[in-house]
Amino acid sequence: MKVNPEIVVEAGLNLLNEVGLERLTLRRLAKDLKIQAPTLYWHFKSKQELIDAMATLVLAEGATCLVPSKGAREWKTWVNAFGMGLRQTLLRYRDGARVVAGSRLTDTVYMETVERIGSHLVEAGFSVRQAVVLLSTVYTFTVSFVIEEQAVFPVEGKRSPAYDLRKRNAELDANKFPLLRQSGAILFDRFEQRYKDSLDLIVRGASFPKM
Amino acid sequence: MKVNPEIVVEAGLNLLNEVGLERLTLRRLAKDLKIQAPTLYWHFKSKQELIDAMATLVLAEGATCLVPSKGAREWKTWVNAFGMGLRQTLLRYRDGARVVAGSRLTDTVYMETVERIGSHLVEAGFSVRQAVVLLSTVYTFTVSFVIEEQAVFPVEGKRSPAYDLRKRNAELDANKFPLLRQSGAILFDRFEQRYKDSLDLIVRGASFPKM
DNA sequence: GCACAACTCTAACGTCGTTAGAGCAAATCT
DNA sequence: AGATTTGCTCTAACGACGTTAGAGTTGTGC
Repeated sequence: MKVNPEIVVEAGLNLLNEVGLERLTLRRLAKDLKIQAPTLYWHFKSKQELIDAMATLVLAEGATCLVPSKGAREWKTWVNAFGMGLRQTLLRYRDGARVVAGSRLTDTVYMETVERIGSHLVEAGFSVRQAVVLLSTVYTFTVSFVIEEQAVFPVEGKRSPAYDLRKRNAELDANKFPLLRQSGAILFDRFEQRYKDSLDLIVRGASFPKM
Repeated sequence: MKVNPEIVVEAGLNLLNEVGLERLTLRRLAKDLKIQAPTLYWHFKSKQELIDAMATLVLAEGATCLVPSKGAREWKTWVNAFGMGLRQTLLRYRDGARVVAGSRLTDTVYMETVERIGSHLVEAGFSVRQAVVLLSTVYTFTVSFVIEEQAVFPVEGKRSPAYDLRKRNAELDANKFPLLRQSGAILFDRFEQRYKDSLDLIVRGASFPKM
């Protein structure tokens, strides 16, 4: 059976969801495709190039979710949609955030959306620099946030045993670290709520002029 | 010559600065220490555990830089010092941010500093949750920001050829992506300025109550 | 029916983290 | 002092990985 780059990328994302980035192996992927591993090099010149293509597809699939559904005009709505949508997009695949973080995009579907959001911000009165700083802050923060989130929940709803809250607190001296002990419940649980709070923080920061 | 964990970690960080995380190999590290690679397993039970120790040392070394020098009282000064100091700390070693991002700390020197900053915020009127959200936002953003920064400048001042601004712009259609073309100069140059702007954004966000 | 391109295969290389288990010196015990 | 244990090192090798070289195979256009 013949294979092409699109099929490989799709199989790659399926395998990613099954086993995670660490165990995503060319030999394993080849087996799923019923070919031999070196054959993949006909379609991609390196594993990294394949992963770049996977990352590109992840973002392209999510691109439509990054923009407010209706014809919202408020810039805050746009930035919020960008952040929330990006997080959802990354969460859709196991290790999605790590895949995207380490890759360079190979096409422009995702970029078109970002351009659109940016131009909306400029129309709303932001300077180009302000818009770029705001969006890059949201992007950078979100990717990193989801990397953490997916370390704690490798697959949605299933907490990794490495992040046991009670174990963590047992190791922290209650007298020395009263705040850090309380922070465990905030940092490693109810990620969506904390993400919203953080995103809000950033959006609020963009609402006020420098002082 | 005998070796102990501290010496190994120190040699690990030296090697990191020489060759970067990707080429940080147990065999290579062992050669520097004039021992054989498997001997390292007497001191650390895995490569990850060694890297955890390296990350812990990086943060411990930087811990003193995360707090304002004089007896500053303004909470903004504290958050700013945390962000700026953390960035400087991560920049001190090649791939420092990636090392820290993928690791779990093995001692509490760094945590003491964070506890101190947090308690200062609480004294300044923040709720515990607000303080944790603010500091975690700064931390998460900073680590991710520096990962990008170190991808562009693997060693300070030396730009990676993979991030050539002109090449990037040549690939971007000027009609389709007017903003993205301008953003290149903002995103991939003068990182310190952009970091300050982003940090400012976050701090400003924490200055105003929710609406 | 032949040439050429597109795609796949087998075989293997070099490197990596890691394990098993033997050696050996200094410290400790009897 | 001799025996034993502990701390640290070694050699040898395993299994897995990304990747390369180069030889088949299949299909298409002339």
